[in-house]
Amino acid sequence: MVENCNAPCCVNCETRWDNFNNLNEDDLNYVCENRHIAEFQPGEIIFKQGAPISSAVFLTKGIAKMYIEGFDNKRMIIGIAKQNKLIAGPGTYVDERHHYTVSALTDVTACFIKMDVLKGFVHTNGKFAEGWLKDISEKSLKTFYRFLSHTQKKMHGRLAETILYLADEVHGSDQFTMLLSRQELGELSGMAKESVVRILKDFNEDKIIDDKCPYIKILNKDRLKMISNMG
Amino acid sequence: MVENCNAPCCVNCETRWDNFNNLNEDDLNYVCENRHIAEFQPGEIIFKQGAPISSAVFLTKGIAKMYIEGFDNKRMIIGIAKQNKLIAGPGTYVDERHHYTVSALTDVTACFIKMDVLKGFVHTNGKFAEGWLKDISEKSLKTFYRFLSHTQKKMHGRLAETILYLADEVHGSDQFTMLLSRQELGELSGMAKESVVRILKDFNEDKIIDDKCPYIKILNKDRLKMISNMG
DNA sequence: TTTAAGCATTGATATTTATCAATACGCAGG
DNA sequence: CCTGCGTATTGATAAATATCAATGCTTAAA
Repeated sequence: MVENCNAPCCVNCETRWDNFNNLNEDDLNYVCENRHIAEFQPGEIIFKQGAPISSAVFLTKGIAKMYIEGFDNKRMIIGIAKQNKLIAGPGTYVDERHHYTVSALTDVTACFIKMDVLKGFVHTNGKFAEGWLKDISEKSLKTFYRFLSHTQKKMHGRLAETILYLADEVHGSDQFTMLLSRQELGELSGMAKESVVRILKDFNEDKIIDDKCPYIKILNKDRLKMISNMG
Repeated sequence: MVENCNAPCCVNCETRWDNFNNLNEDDLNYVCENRHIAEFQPGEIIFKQGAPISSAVFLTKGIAKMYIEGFDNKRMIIGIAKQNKLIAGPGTYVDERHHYTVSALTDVTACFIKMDVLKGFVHTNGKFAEGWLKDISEKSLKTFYRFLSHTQKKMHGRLAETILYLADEVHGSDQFTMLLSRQELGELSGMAKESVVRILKDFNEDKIIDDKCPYIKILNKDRLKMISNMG
């Protein structure tokens, strides 16, 4: 982890949290003063499940995986963190503990902002409070639907969904470098790593994707969507 | 559904939302004026997935099931609604639509409060906003852990967890009338109804529970907890 | 260049879980 | 008291999925 104190101010930040649009320039400068920036290398832990939440975390560069360490040392990856999003999770207003671990998948620059500062705005700025409610609600809904799909879809559907998630929500492209191992893909889609391998092979043979080691390309997105929807 | 306009005011309501403690008497009277009370019989739908959210809903009497209607007409029961809790879900600040259906399990009295009224308090009352954030966060966390257990636990663990949930969180007693059918227990714990039957039989034979048709009694709670924890 | 470590792949097998079909049970209406 | 209907139960079977073991592949350190 490397400190870096020469980052531009939040006022003009391109990668800041959407909800910061509800703050004025003075507010943003105040945020800036209570901020702390650090860099991480792939594999490094940004924060750890169970640790107290002192700061809100935002990524300004790179992506990270968020995972719960569950029973039996099994992990469940709940999503990929990226810029413009608050990464601090639902513990903030419950027990002030992180409920999942976040670790860098690429080189990551992360911005830590004292949680007390953000909590303060909730008291004085209704729009900001509303924005935060909206933020949590959206995440909650997403968790919901991932839950539903895990409960009701079979493996092919879940993996198709995961590939679409990576393409659409994480990389914004149908062709990207796969940063997750088979093990991690399994943790994200709820199956054993061997199952991931076999299903990717199926998708390859059916020319739905082209999976050449570190690169993956979606060849037949409609088909992939159909598989995802039908389970 | 039966209307009932002679209910006591929110100011002294015993079953009101915890977050109403952050409102003063004037606020509460205002809430009261924008309220609407109705009664439901078992099986009746209180609100429906996909319908627009115009009001926040609270139960003042009885319990109800909240379920998502998913792929293939399969249902996932996400929890049992009861008093003191906001039942309106995460759609409020996202798309103003209900994302699940709620239907009465017992005779239910429900209180509908115009959502605009509550949203208004968020702008003017920081404590109230914070309370709402806390409310959503808690629910979100619960969904999280249910998700985790569905992904990682096997059927016995999931059903044990469900029985503990019903005892501790819904009925507040280790002995209660089972209001859910085997089908519904399956929808709540993510398995086929036949599997519910078989596992309940196992638990009965092992003297962990005593399941006499409409009544159920936990005989060995430690054991049940262990099964729930170990998966 | 060799070696070791970790990840990916594959096949065989075991486990878990759902589905199907048949029957039993309980209860409301005639 | 019978009848029908929905739910519960049970057993047999099939499908889905995990686990285990062996092997190959890639890469980084010695």
